[in-house]
Amino acid sequence: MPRPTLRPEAADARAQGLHTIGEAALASAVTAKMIRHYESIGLMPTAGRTFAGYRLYAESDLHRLRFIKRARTLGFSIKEIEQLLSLWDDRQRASSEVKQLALQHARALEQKIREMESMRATLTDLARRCHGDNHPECPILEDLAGTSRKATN
Amino acid sequence: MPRPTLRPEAADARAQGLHTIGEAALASAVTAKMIRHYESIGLMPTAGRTFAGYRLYAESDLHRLRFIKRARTLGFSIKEIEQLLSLWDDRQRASSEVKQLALQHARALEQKIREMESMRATLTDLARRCHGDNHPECPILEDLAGTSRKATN
DNA sequence: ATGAGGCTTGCCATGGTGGGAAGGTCAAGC
DNA sequence: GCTTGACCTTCCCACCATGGCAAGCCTCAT
Repeated sequence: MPRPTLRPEAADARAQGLHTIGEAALASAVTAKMIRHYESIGLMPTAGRTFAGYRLYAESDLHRLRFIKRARTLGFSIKEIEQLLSLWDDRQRASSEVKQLALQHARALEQKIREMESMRATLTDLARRCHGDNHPECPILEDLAGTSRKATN
Repeated sequence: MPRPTLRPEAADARAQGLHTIGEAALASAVTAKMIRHYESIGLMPTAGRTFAGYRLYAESDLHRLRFIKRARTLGFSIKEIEQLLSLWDDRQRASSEVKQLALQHARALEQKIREMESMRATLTDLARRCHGDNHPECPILEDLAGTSRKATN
């Protein structure tokens, strides 16, 4: 998403309601570092610059950053966010695609959750069966070593 | 954990019950790639070699690899596995430290699970409220964009 | 002796984020 | 006008765990 590189002076930029990267970071809860990163991978449009080379951000850019932040918080990957953003950019989009993406991601989360829940259950079970005193016998190490008779999963 | 570099001929190695990296990979379900990696980061001892430079593994190495594999499957990080292994190596270890590590990891998993569960709940709720038809209005995009009145979390 | 398949090292990639160095810029105070 | 400190720039490196590829040996069975 290329965009004409503006080169106003800093004072002009302020007058036009444009923001520096630091202000954009504060306003979006995305670090300046990550904003530059998102630009470099094409998730954010090429930012306009002042004569001195400072990046400039308009309100629409801040919206976009907040969108990204929220989606990351919900665990969407960058690739998924690309898709979500293109659907967002497309005013004529059909909501079915968005719903598709959301449900697909929810299913992936569910899968991960189940795996981790299984790990957690095994661990708490092993810990429960471990005295935790100064004696060396320990079902946890026995399980890891494969020397225990009854494995937990 | 350095170890004297053996340099037997291949035939001798077989006779001594030693295994190549490929065999070790099969026996432990750890890829040859990762076995080398674990050696490079000190998680596995420096492997003995044949004259030709092939790595050689004894049964005890296979045990160690299986231990690592099982611990990874349970979601322990490499650093945690280092600790578990040193406790395992220490025949005089107290089981309380192991239990400590296991419970700590279980708690970390629980935390992660809760986060992901929250994401999943938000997503399914948004998806439920999204028609998923050809109309453009979509609570999911509205949430991401921050334009919806009632946020879900 | 030839070929298949295993082994070696080394480099690159992933994803998302942080850290830091070296240098330019801006604004405020003196 | 000059200094100072806060901000900005680019570039490179690191994490963690894993996979892939390539070029070049080695071994073994035919």
